[in-house]
Amino acid sequence: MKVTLKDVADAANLSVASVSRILTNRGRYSEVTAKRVRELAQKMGYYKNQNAADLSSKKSRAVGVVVPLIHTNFADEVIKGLYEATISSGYELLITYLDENEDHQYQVFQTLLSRQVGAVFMLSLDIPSWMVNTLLEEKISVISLTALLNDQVSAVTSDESEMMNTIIDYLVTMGHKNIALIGDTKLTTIISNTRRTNFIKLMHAHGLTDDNMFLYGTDHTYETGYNSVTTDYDINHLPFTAAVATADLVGQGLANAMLDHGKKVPDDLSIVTIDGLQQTEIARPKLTTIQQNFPEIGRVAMQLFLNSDSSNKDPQVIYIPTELIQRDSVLNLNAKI
Amino acid sequence: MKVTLKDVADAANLSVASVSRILTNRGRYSEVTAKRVRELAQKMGYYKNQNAADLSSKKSRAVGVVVPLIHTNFADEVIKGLYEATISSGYELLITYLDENEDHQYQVFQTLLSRQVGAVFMLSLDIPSWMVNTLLEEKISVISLTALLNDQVSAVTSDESEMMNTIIDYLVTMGHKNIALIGDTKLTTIISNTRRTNFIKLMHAHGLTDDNMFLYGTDHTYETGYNSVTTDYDINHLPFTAAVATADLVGQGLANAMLDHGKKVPDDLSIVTIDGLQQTEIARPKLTTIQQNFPEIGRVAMQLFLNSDSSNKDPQVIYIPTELIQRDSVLNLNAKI
DNA sequence: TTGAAAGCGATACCAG
DNA sequence: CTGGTATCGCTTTCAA
Repeated sequence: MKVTLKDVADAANLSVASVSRILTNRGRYSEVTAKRVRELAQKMGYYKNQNAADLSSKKSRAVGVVVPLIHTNFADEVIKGLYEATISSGYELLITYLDENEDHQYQVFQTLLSRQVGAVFMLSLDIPSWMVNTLLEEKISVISLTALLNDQVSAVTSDESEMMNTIIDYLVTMGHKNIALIGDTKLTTIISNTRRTNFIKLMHAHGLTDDNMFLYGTDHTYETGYNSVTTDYDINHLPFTAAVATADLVGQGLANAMLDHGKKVPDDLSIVTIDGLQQTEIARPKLTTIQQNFPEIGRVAMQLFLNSDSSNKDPQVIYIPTELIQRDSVLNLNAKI
Repeated sequence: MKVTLKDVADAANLSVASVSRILTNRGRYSEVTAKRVRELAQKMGYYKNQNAADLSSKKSRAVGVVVPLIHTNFADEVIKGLYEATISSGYELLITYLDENEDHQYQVFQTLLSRQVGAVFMLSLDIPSWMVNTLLEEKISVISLTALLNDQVSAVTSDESEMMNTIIDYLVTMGHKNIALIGDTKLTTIISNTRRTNFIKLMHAHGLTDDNMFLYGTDHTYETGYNSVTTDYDINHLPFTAAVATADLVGQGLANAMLDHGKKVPDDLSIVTIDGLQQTEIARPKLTTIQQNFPEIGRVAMQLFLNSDSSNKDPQVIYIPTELIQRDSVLNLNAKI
């Protein structure tokens, strides 16, 4: 049978109350007995039943993380950041995956609620809004990572507009005019819509017209990148000289498609990817990218939550700086003779 | 305030006992009232406090998953399998990450224990043995994934010996004699040691001697692959014609190092990687690999656990088939004129 | 079929 | 500084 608080108390000839106080470092007790109790607990192999503790104290040190089952592995980076912040604060991470199935979503959501998590970190993509609303009603902090959900939830993310601006600015400086946005450009999810909108807006801001813009794809996959130039556009007469990939993998697909068809990157097509994971460095040619600081996003998000009880309660948005990393996938058209 | 069982019971003019029975589909009750209660609970926004439920019933539907913080992303694949099996069985996954820090390990371990998990799935690599032992003492099933830990714990994994045999067999058939094992070849962890030992044993079994073998590296990183041929060996006079990479990333590093130095793959070096994730298909040249079925490992592991109460209790080892996928990174020496 | 009541293991308030 | 005890929300006999 499992060792309980009472067992330790009996063995120590103390009350459960005292032992509890000692083991949680709360309230008053003498260091002498405390030492004795701690050793005893250790020796007896006692460990707290967190379920009971949470039930009794009506709080929980657990926070939930919702990760899309199909993610572009930037999730791992974010989780690393969360892990760091979490482990040093004594909180515990309840990571749940989410697919597109409604029933499953409901189940996951139930899990989170029924475990009394204090906060839920939503990792990008299409989190059902009924889920967010219910969480909010239950006074559970919802923090959106790598995406702005709506103005009721806090978010820690890269500045999408700035990112896109940096990219287009760079591309235009390099002499590009006809530019494509490839990857997830659909209108139905918040993040893809944001990117699409920003792309169009910023192209205009750079004096480019609709004729200079090209949009392709509805997801962040390798295949989308690959197929864009092999099926939808004529690879021998691409109407654009540069492409912005909404994820590293998309850019990789783009690059491979070119290579596989005897074309060269960046000579025949310049590519800039969004994300900047290890992959972009491993690719040949190395991919120019705007790198998001995912671990930092995780770390900051956790801190935001930890500090939230004390100070204000209003939803906040924190932007984590991104960095343009110039590598070998963008051609300088101006240098061309 | 949160809606509790009692609230629902009051609203329904029933006792908590009855409502509990209905909501958990246990015991006897009339379908008529059941329907009423279920609707009421739904409308009131009731959801079970799983902590209280677990505490009361002294069991838990949660299982833990321990993932090395630095993983070769095959972990995601395994988790997908686990998730599938878990979501359809009503269990809940408690995913925890683990780094090398002893204190953190202890903390993670505490989390798992204190949440009363029914089983812990250990994802490869160096899981501290004190952790395993304590878990076992607490009668918590420990199932090792993608690695054999010891004969006290069940395991679901690929057949390491068979994998290595397939690779060497293939390489020898293609005319290779001098072969290197590159990646994690250290003696101190179970999995790397297994691979190292199998490599040597199977090289011998193929009539090759120690002079034909080369070992390099102590981890599964890209850098290890890259550095092996650029620093430790003379890239212009490699003593081996083929290399077995202990992970895809290692193979990728190897390939890039060759490419970056004007060498060709497979002409100047043949490469076979172990794992076979998407990466090997994206690489150029595409990497020949022995592919492990990670999602299946996850699925089977969960099923193993689910069926374990009913039948026997002995530790079992289940091997999930692997597949050699021939792509473009191995040269056929025999075909050479 | 339904209800009363005894826990589950820990916390925290209130006395002593 | 220490102990008694109500309580957290739910499950589970045992009676009714």
